[in-house]
Amino acid sequence: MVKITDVARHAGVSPSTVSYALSGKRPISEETRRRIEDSIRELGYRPHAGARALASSRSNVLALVVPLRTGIHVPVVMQFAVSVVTAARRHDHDVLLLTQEEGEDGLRRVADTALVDALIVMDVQLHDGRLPLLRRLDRPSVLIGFPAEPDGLTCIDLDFGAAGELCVEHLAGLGHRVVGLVGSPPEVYVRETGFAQRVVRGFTTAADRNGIASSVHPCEADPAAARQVAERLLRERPALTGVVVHNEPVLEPLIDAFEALGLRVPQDLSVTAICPDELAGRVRVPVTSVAIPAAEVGTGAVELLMRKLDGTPVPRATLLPPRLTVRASTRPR
Amino acid sequence: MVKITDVARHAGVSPSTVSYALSGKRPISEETRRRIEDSIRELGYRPHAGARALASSRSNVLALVVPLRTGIHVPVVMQFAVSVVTAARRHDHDVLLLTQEEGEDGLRRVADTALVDALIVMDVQLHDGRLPLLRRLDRPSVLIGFPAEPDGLTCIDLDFGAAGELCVEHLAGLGHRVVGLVGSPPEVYVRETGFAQRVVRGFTTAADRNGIASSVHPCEADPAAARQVAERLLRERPALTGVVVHNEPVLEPLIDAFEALGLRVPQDLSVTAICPDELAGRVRVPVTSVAIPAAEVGTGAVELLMRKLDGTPVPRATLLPPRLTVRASTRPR
DNA sequence: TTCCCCCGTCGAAGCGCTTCGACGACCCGC
DNA sequence: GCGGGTCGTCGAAGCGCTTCGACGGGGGAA
Repeated sequence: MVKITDVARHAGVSPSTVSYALSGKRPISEETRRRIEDSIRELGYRPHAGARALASSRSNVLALVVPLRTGIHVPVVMQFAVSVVTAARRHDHDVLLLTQEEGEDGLRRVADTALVDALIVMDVQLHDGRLPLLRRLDRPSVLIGFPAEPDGLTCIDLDFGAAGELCVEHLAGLGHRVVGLVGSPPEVYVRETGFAQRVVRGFTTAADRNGIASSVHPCEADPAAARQVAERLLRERPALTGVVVHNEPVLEPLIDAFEALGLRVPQDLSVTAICPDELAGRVRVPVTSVAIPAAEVGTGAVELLMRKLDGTPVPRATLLPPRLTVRASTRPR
Repeated sequence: MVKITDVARHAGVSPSTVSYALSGKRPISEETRRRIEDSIRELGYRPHAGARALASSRSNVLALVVPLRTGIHVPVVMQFAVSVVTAARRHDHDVLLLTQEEGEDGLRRVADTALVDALIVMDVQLHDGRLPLLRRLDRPSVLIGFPAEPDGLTCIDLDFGAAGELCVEHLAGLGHRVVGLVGSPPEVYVRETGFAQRVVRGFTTAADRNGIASSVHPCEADPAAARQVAERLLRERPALTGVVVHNEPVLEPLIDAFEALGLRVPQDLSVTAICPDELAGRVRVPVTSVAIPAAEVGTGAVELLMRKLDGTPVPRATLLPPRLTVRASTRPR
């Protein structure tokens, strides 16, 4: 293994000079820097991560806690993860993958052993057991999602409340007066997952504001459940002309179910969804949707963390504004 | 931060004794060990990962390279990742997440900086550019998937060839004489992804062996493509009564397409798939399938790596035998 | 010309842990 | 009762890097 002293000798300087040339923390003359860079290249030098971490008390690794639970859409999780890794690399950091299963112990472990410099936690619940720990930890963290009490924490997410509102406003603007929300599986609400509840609140608020009749229906993530919900919705609200879907796996089955019940989309029924653009575009009837900007959220989380790591103050809350893309599934009533 | 010298002082022993008590690399008396453990608990001691890595030249971190490419099924990737993390934790290791995007440089970086002790590489191509590097690296690695030239490497995967055969044998056993394979998107074959080609080979071999007429059809991962493939299959092989599907996203659309063309499953057409059990079970017509044992593969990869890390020899190739579960989508002709 | 300061570099200390060799104490067999 | 082993513990040396203080030399201001 080639080490910093080898490089120093080869370049005819001291190890500290090599270190400063690498980190830029002290000025180094153009000429010396070039000699050092040449030596590094020639010898194939790579600083030892452990030694670096020990000496600098910075590991240049971020922890990412991903959820495993049912009721969350796996591809979206993956998009988050990939964007976090990519963004972290741009800041010369790596990403350690933790599963929620490890829980608080996992967070404490990687933080206390100085394995990571900072943490990103996904799928935060309204009353998440990890919050006190995260507040107490001496390492910065960013939550993807909003708990009930975000004081002392840094959070980022799509503004799901506004997303729910935006869907309703779109339908209201098209003249629809009776709308339904097909939501996530019941357990997601039971767990008090913030984003799901926020959609409901936004949906209801906007419906009330527009004098629109509305109802909310959690739905399991399978086609049979979709059919049931569709039937029930029509039974309870025969005048229904608009639906907001916040449940990726049932989006297509639900449209199928409505068509099977004689409601064509969009002629008889307008459908909007809150889901990844990619999904909305590949449904049989491309769906007007509010995108879940997984990549932006992931990147944003990393940026926030980096600023916290170098002491810059950051906003407590970052709510990404929803963006609605009109596709083929909605039309005026 | 509480360090090993603090623990040593508190327990009235030397730091090395604490270290040996922790690692078990030298015998420590019952009584001393207990005092040390008490001190550790009382002081909340956590060894510093960097220091440990530096002194022991073991970071206790594994790298996991996940694919990003199109044509691979994201939930399966996630299952791999989670099972790798879980298995790694059982061996007191953590997992660093790398994206394929970083390519060889990423592998080299984490290996050369001693950030990780070993590597797991997913989605290996038949002629993967990373192979020479992996052979040369001084850190052990395990591939998930089989390249054309696996010499000097350790590989593990489902035996996709046997899986393809098994599907055909099942159909043959039910009396089917004309079968088709609906495969992965064309780009997957163009990339020469081993597992996809192996399925084709197994499928063809078994069909020939049984004197069955067969044809192979790559298929894009969207419903429209599924419909086209279904039509084409029926046009070219009007006598078709069996289909093997190796393409998760089109499994359900394909069945829909066949039914729309007047072929009921399983009355007129038997369908088998190679896909996660979870998917096979939740299709409208539960599909007879060979499972993709993502969790076993992930766990197996970690076990192999652990054995390599402590110098135990391991088999070059680990092929997990396919297991077929009969569900509602196949019946005798 | 003198003084001061800054630029560029060096040496040494130390980050917190593991590991090697050494060393008493104790037990066994003869 | 003595040599040889083993068991349990200690001290010290390092692992490879960063960082702090120091210092020589050169340029600018006075």
